[in-house]
Amino acid sequence: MPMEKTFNAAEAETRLYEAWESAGAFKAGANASREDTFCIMIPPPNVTGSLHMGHAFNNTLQDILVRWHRMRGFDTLWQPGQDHAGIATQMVVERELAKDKSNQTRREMGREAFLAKVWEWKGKSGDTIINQLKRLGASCDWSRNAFTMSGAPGAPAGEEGNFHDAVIKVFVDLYNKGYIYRGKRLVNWDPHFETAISDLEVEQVEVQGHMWHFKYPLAGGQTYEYVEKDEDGNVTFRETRDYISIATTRPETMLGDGAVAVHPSDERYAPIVGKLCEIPVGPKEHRRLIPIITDEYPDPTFGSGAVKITGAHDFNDYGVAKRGNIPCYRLMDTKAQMRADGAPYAEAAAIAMSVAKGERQLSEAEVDAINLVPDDLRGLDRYEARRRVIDQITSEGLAVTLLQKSIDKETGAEHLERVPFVEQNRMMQPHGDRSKVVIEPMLTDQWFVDTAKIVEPALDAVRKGMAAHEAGTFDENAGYTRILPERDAKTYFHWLENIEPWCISRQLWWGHQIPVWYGPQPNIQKTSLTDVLQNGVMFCAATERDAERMAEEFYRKHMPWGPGTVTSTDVEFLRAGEKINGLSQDHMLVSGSYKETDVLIVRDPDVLDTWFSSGLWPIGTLGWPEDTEELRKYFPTDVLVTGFDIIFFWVARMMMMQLAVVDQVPFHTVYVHALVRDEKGKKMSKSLGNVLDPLDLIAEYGADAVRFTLTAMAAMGRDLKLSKDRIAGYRNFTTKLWNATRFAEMNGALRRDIGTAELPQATHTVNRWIIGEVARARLAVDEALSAYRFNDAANTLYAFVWGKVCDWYVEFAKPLMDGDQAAETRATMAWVLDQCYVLLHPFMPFITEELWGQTGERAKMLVHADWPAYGAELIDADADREMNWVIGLIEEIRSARMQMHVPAGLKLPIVMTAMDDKGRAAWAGNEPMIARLARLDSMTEGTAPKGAITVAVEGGSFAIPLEGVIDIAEEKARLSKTLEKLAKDLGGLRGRLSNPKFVDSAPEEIVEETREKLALGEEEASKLKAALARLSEVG
RNA sequence: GGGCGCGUAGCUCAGCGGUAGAGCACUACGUUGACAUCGUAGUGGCCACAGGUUCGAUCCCUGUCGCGCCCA
Repeated sequence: MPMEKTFNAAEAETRLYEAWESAGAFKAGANASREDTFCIMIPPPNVTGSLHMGHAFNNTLQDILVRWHRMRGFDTLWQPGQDHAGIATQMVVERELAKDKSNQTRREMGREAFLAKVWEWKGKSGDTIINQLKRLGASCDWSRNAFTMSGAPGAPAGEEGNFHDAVIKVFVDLYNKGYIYRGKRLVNWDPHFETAISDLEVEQVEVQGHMWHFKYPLAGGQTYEYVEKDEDGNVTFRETRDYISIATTRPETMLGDGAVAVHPSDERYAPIVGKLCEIPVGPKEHRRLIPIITDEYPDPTFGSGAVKITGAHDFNDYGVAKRGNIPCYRLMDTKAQMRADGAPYAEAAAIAMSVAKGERQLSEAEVDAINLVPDDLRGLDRYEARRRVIDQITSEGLAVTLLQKSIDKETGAEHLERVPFVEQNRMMQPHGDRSKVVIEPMLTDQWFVDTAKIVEPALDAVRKGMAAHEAGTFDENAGYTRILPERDAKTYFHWLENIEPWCISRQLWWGHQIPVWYGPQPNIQKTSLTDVLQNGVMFCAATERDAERMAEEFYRKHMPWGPGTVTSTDVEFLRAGEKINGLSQDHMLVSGSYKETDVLIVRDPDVLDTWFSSGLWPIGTLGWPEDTEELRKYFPTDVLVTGFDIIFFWVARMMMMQLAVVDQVPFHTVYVHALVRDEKGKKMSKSLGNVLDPLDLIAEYGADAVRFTLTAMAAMGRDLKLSKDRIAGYRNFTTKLWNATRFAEMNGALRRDIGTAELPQATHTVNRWIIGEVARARLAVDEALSAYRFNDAANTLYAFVWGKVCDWYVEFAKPLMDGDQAAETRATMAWVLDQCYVLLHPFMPFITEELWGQTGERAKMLVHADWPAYGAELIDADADREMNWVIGLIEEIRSARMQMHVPAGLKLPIVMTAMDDKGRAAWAGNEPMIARLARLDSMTEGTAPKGAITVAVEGGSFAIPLEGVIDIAEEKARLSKTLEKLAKDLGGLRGRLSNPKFVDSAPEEIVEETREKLALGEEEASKLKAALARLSEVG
């Protein structure tokens, strides 16, 4: 059955992928023929994800490396899997719930039921991206598909992996080593999801902001001389003031101010440092006083130079507050609404007053319990509160004002009025990367990894890896890691050298719940759930049972009470009003005096940051903490292929965590690729509407074309701008290969016609030449891939298949299809095409597998075919030289004909006017090909007839009689132009050679090469000159 | 403000010490025994600018000017 006219990608891709899978072609170790292993961990896509261009790019590169190694007989594993993506997934499922008829919220249904919903959703929709990766051709071992939540409590059948065990074990180990701690810190709080997020999950967005200026009156109506001076110390402004002026972008946080700070060198405020001033908002009778302090943070040249310090709602202020022992009053709840809890304002303000006056010291927890939001603002949204605060201050006359001209609308009269001074300026505002809402710095209890303690090995490993890479002594098994391109190593160093503690707790339900239980402090009569969660004794253990045992031991030691037992429970349960052993939320335990009473410990309700678990991806997917065969075999893995945007999120953390946990680097090489942008260079985004969906492109052009485009454009470290034109171009390339195969089919030159896959013993130059070209391509591809130069590999193959095989070899072969060399040529062509399929397979797996299958009976599918080992020994220098001469001659004649407007169909005679032996031999061996491709009908030897055009080649020249056809002026122009160009080149060459310094200093071979070039050029020039001279005689 | 890059043909980009390449676009011609998703030929570049190192610089160094990205 003859081949179809074109490749039907849509039909073949599904069929071929199924064939690979059902043959187990991608299984770990499939096609292994040697000891060496090769392992890549897929960067786990979010379980909520669907394939975007970045995934397509990332996974194409991985697939190329994997298929290439598999064909070379490595014991190969491409480990796939997905990330449970805490926030993203919880968001998706909550959205589903909102659509649901029952209309139950997450909180209404409760934690357990909600988690069951998430798992249900995962079971339904979690495979989306896997199926999309299959369409791309990704050759992952899907039988090993991993999930970062596998094995977690509540996981349904089919999710029994042990990733959860790994995560919990690591948490417990790091906790015990003192690398994980809990503390009340200012964190980035996402009011939409009501959770803390890490610095990396915050996006700074520039927005139009406002800066208000307010007066904080001095306590007791005191006054001071406010003096401004210029650079030379001359007084430029002086007035008596009874206030200090403050600029702020967030008036609503004034309610939580703990101090006003000025720079120690700021003379303007020196007279009032140490005094108290009044926050100009809130009920008059309870206005709070706060101290004026000095700190290095305020910039005397910015605003008024005085800064209000709200430690609980600003990162800079928090630092000042810590240094100055200023209390941090939290003003907002988890939704970023003004707090409505706690004692009435009057009571809270009184306590704060006594603190400001130095009469009282409060513990952190006591400070946190104080709600300083005035009663009329409680429960308001932060922005509503801001409006009211501004109104209140302004109406009281405490806003700094400016004189402004205004025009009365009715009378048209101009008059001056005082308006509040509000500056408009662009400012950076933090937003949640998922929720897109403004982040609120919030003082809360969170868990942190003390990254400073584990960062050093991660830095060291890459320092060593980069040093070895640069020195050319890189060894994949030396226990270090290199990052390519080098630039990204710099980014990595820069971030790790300035690393901040990593906040790993999230106030979500979907995730690995923190394995810490809190029990009451001993020797307290009665306590509450809130108090236990904040101040309780911590028991960190891998299981509930272990935690109970630890607690039992602890309480027995600190408070021997006899028969009582420890029972663990969870926060939800207690909050729902349930009791265990008679103990409830408000009466959780009991001290030693209640000998018969049992103790309740309660588990931390928070879960871990998703990246904490994906940080363990390399070992977790291989079965750690169990000592599995795969772990021993494939770990450390080989290459990580990833985007630059997750160097911090993921790469750095994997490095730190693997080194901290198993004391080994997770991979020896990190290949960092750039971003796929649209054709204008814009980031693809849904809001811009410039997203190219890889699945649409695959449907339109085929997966091979999409893959090849991405690969060809993957110059290391540079963003790629994707356009459909480019993809269409590479789709055409697949068609080209298809049609070359069809030509071979029509001429009985397929593998199935030849009956062997052996390299033929070729005698004809054309065949020896193309065999050498195949070898050259194989060497170049291997070299490029070894250096992760994917674009070089792709472009080499493109140029080889199209530019050498299709453009020349197929054409040369046509006249050889009958005659003495027919059999040899058919065998060579079959072999060459086979090599094309093999070499292209990692890049374009579908069409090559299809052609492989259609062109012959094969022992193995192409996916498992042997990658060739031949090399320079197949390159025949003589054949090379001869064919390049032939190609050059054909091109010269074609060019000349075209410029002389010779009709394409017209066959011309040719006269050899001079030729050396090599030239004669080349002509003799290839005359039919030359005649065919240059459209010649006969060759004679002799002198150039009148009215002929001249074609000069190495070793001689030809004349093509064109009497009557030729336009002499035009031929003169053509020759002159060629000569001119040549003369320019020769001038340069002579210039260099006549420079004694060049001859002395330049390497011998360069000098020699220059001489040769000059000699050849001069010879050609003399022929051209002769031809010109002849034309002049005629014309 | 700090860090990392990039300015090469109309466009998108390779190249990175030996005198400039690809794809697309464009122009002309073309049913030559696979391919019009094609073929043949051609047009098009002071390799951002200015210095320096070198026998020689698009490539290395310094500065200037434009443009990105990341972190404050």
